[in-house]
Amino acid sequence: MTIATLDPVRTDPRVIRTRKLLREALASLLADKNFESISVQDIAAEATVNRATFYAHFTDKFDLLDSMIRDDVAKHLAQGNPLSDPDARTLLLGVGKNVFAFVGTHRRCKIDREFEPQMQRSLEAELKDFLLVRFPHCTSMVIASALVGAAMDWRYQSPNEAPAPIVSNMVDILVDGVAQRMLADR
Amino acid sequence: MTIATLDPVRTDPRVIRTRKLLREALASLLADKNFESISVQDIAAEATVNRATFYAHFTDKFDLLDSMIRDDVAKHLAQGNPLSDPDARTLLLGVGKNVFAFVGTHRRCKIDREFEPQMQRSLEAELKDFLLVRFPHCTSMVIASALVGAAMDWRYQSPNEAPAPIVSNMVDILVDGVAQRMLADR
DNA sequence: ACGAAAATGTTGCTTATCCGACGAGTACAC
DNA sequence: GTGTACTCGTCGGATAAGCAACATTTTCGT
Repeated sequence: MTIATLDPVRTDPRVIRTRKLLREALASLLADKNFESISVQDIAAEATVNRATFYAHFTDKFDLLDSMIRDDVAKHLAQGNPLSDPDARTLLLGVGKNVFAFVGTHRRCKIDREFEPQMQRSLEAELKDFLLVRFPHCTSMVIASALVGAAMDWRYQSPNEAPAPIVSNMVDILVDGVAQRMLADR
Repeated sequence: MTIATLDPVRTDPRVIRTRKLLREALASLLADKNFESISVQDIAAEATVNRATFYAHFTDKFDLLDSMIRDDVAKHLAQGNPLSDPDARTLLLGVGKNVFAFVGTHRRCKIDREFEPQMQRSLEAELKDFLLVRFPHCTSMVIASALVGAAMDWRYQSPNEAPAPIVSNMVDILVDGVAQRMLADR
């Protein structure tokens, strides 16, 4: 159906460019409009891309939002290459810091009952994939959910609080929990 | 031959986008390379545009440079809408200020024996067209050549000197000259 | 509750871009 | 001289993007 389903096409410069334009357009619109009030037409117009072309790449605006968030968060997660740290504790501290940093950059977006859950979902999904190279599937899931949940909570409950102590607390709990799980698994 | 020769095509979003990408790519490359050492391949790669597509729009890199300069200068010339001023003297002061401002922004470009003359040519051509709505053809030519010549001279002879007095002097001469010409023409 | 206006997906056809390849020209090393 | 490694223009065929139009659905004012 869509262009994206074929394989070699993912590397076509036109495809890459179009998707980039659409992601950037949505990000730009989100700066002064809430997600709910943004239409596919708005996005296509902002990206100077035909509306039909939008549907060739994404099923709807939620699909695009997911792509945008994951693309964005992937960059943040790689900062400082935290996964390379052999110690689980400092590793998670690094990852947590990046997660909070990412959420912090999106604080400017309008509070939106559609946007928040989508962001959380996408963020969790990407983080889970990110952690998979170091942790088993189920463990990655737990860590991702916990960190993202905490960050989202921080985002609009106590945005003025310093993130570092929160992350530290989370990591304490996670490290213990994961250690237990490791023991139980063997 | 090239796509650009057809008429309705000029409004095709793909065409607009491709040309924009190519202009911006050249501008970007000029920041740390001199024009002479920039190849068409470099430009196409920087713009993420196929090399063949480059040739569909521009005959060579000089053609692109011309387009880039004219596009850029057109924006600067419109600043403050100087043409709307009824008085020829203040009008020219406004235009001259914009010309010097434009040249000033391109001072960062590497000095280059190919780049300078091309820039002067394109700048003159665009300025002449710009002036045509208020002055006859020949008068526009004189004013354009004079202002651009002065600005280019200032650019690499005495870049630290304040532009305003230079412009003022130029305009004095031009206004007198044009007035004489106006009298002679009738 | 109803009609107008706008957004949504989808389609067939056109067109610009991509890609790989080609011969020709240029520079430089050996 | 010969080979290597560039860049340059140009070509034909494949494909993504543009466009106009369509029937639905959603939104919204009154």
